[in-house]
Amino acid sequence: MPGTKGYHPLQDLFPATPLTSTFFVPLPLILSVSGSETTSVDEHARLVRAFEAALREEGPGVEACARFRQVICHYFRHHARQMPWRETDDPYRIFVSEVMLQQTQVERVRKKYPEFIERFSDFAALAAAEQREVLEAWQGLGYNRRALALRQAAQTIVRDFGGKVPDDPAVLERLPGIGKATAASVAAFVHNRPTVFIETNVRRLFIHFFFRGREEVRDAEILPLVAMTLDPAHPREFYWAVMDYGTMLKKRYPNPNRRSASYTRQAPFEGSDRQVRGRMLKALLEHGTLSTEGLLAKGGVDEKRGTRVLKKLLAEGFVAEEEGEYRVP
DNA sequence: TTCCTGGCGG
DNA sequence: CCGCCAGGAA
Repeated sequence: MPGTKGYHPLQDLFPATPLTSTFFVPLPLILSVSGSETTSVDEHARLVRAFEAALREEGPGVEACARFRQVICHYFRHHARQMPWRETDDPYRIFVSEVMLQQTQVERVRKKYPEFIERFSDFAALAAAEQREVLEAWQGLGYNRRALALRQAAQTIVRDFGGKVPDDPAVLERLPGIGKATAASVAAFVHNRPTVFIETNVRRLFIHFFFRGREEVRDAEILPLVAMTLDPAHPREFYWAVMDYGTMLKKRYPNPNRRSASYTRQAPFEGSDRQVRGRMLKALLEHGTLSTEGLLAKGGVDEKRGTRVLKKLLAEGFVAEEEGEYRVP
């Protein structure tokens, strides 16, 4: 089949490779294996059983982690998702994808990402863009604050780092909009650094495999297992595999993340301040400038709530006021 | 630590 | 309806 260069039949690879070795191959990856699905499913089941046996006999140690790595690697070989930000080495494109993917599902990012990259083709272009332009391109992704932070991060990267994305998570964390998880994932996906981090897919996957029957699993319990499982020679592919397996798992089981100590439900969106906030900003982007009255009308909101939300939008720099008229700077 | 933040795919 | 490759302010 086409696009399978670099692929070695699993039968050849697994028995011959010691557990401590790495299993990932360079791109291009296997996206599907036609005609061998049954073999693939059987092999996957066999690998899961080997993992479970190791976990039963020796607990969550090096052996179980190595077996677990084989499970997700095997899955990834056969079911890797194709994404634009996985097919580039451009640090800018990967950085933008990481910010977009915070709290936003892949399918939604897929649709917005190409246009954004076309409109702002590198850090310099994004840094030089008007805030308004960036927010317009961001509409539909949600969490508009991230768009402002991304633009500011681009400015810092251009001004302080010569347009290069830092590879030290501690340095990345000082960029606006980049917290612990995103700093580590940027280091992993942009620079292929073997950072250890936890986000929702990592959490789901490790809770599902290593904490069966447990409740209130803490991230601190998961972290050492990630460190032991991570393929230090191929961090990027390792985390891609984790993301893809985690997404698949979600469709087949009740969300294991509900057994995480850090699991919380979001407040309802309908009728909330943030719904109003989104509407008001959107109205302002569509109309250019609006008066207080116009803004309240477009947001479909009473004066009390509208004024409160507007005050926060002003404080956060989304909106500027000039002689009673509001606009996006 | 807790609360707030968007919009929509599945 | 659930929850998304969380960050920052309070």
